[in-house]
Formats: sequence, C-alpha cells, structure tokens
Amino acid sequence: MEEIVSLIYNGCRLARDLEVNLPNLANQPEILWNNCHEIVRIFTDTRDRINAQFGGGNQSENVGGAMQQWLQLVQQQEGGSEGAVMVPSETERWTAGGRGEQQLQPLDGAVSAARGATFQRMRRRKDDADKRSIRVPAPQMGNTEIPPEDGFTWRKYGQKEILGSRFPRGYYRCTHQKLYQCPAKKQVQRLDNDPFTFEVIYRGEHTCTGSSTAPSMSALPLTMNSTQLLHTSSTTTSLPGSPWLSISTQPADVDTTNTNPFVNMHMFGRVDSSSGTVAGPSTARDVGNQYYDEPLTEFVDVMFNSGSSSNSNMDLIFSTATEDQKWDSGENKQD
DNA sequence: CCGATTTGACCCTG
DNA sequence: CAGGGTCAAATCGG
Repeated sequence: MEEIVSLIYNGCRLARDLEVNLPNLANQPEILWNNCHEIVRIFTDTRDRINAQFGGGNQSENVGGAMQQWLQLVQQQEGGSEGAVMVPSETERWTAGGRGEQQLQPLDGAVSAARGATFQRMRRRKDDADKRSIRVPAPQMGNTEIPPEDGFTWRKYGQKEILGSRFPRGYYRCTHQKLYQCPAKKQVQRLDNDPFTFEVIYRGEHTCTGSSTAPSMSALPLTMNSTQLLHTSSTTTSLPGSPWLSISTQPADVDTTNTNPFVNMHMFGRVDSSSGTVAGPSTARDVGNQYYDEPLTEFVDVMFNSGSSSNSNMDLIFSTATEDQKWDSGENKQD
C-alpha cells in the first residue's frame, strides 16, 4: 500500500514539476515528451498495482470500488477532523461568488407572438446578481483554443464578436436544459490582454445534477490559479472534471497532521468575485479569495466514479501512451 | 437519425 | 440606437 501511495505521490510531484517548468520546456518537445511519458508510466504502474492489490479484476470499476473503500477507511481514521469530509452542498459552491437564482419567467405576449415561443427568454444584464465571473487558464498543451472543462456538459448556442474585444464570446447552456429545465448557462471569452486565460461567466445554477442520468458528479471548483491546474482536456465536452483537478503535493497546503501523503490530495477552488487585472498565464493571479478544499471523497468520485459518463474516468486519469498522443494531435480544430 | 455546432437575424437593455 | 444575449435554420458529425 505504501508503495502505491509513494508512486502516486511521485507522479503528482513530477506532474507539478513539469507544470512549473513548462515555460522553459516549450521549445524542447523531446524533454516535454519524456516527462509526460514518465508521468503516464508512473500512473499506469500505479493503476496496475492497485488492481493487483484490491480485488482481482483489472477494470477501472474495481479500482474505483476498492479505492472508495480504502478512502472511507482512511477518513474514518482521520476521525471527523475539520476539513476532512465536509462536503459543501453544490449550491453553496456554485453560489460562492454570487448569489440568487434564475427562474424561467412567464412571458409577455408580444415576444412570444413574434418568436412563437412559450416563455420569454431571460434577459439579464451585467449587474445580474446571479452572475459569477471566474478566470481559468487555457490549456498550454494540445488545443489551447478550447475552454477548460468544469465537469458539466454544455451546449453552445451562440457566439458573438464583442466590441473592443479581440476574441469572440461563446454562449453555452447546460446540455440538460430541456430535460431538467436546468437554467445554468455560461459565457466563455478569452481575455484581450491574456489570450491564455479564459473568462468564464456562469449564470444560473444546475438543477440537473440530482438526476441519475444527468452528470452524477457535483459541481467542481469554479476556478483555480494556473499553478494548480493540471491540463488534460482536449475536448469540449464531458470530461468530468479532470482538468479542474488540482492535486497538491505540498502537505503545507492542508492539514499537516495527516501522515498519509495521499490524503493531502485535495481539489482547490477559488472564486474570483473581483474583476481585477490579469497577469500573464504563468503568474499567480491576484484576484482570488475564498479558497476552499474539496474533500477527498469527492475527488475520488471524480476519479473513479464509473457512473454517468461514457468515458471511464480512470482511463482519463491513468491514460496510456496512446491516449497521450491525443494531447499533441488533438489540436487545431479551430477556425 | 439525432444531437451538437455554426451563424445570421431578431430583440431587449442601457 | 448600439451592443449584447438568444433563437433557430442550416450544417456537421457520430
């Protein structure tokens, strides 16, 4: 067991080092490739060991179940210590940077007559209380054009050139809007002065997450700074949370009474409620407040939950070399 | 065939 | 009236 923990720890450390050194390695693809390979190798090895140790099969479900059991044990050992298992409700998390909710309103006749719609579309403007603005770094490898994943599936319904902005703004709504009347929407736009950063404005809250067919995972952190981000996504849909995942390998970040380094893996979120200026992509942003830790259980859910998504999350986390290559080849989908 | 994306037009807000 | 948000037809892709 300790061996596995050590492996994971090493992998995380390597990933972090790689991220820190990314700017220096940008024009040294071979080193970059080797580093990525090493990380993948470690995690693949870890997966195999976990499979061997926890229950015979080699499928990711086994890993997930066993891991969850193990984590429950760990958490029991931790006792009810503060910060260990407190799961903020989804609503609390989603409203961290703002408040209010959004309901469909009955329309007045004129609009529906013109549009043949049954409900008047919601139109709220800038000072909308329901608006949460965050900034997330764009992926620095692979396709840097796509907005980062946040664990939900979004459907794009519009794109507009914005006056004074170099980049268009994309409009997304929750894929389950129709099915569950989920009012969640988001706008994604690159920052003019920092093309490696997306500004994402969330409106409305997800009402679809309680359903068994809706994404089973709960909302992930709204944002984090670039040094905490592991970029893995190369698609625009349904990678449940992985790029938002941040694994801290620095015990100082969390409760140092933990003796198990793996227990120090948390997810961090930071709500950007300000609209401060933005530094470059590799600089820590000075806009934050309100750090909060995601509990380990939730992290594991994200990693191992085999529930709703067609993708095996385990496969995502412990991607093989072939998956790896998608990172490099998955780019250039854009206009 | 069905769901997602694109894109021009429509319409509301400031 | 300008700019921004949304609709919906056309198109794309699995």
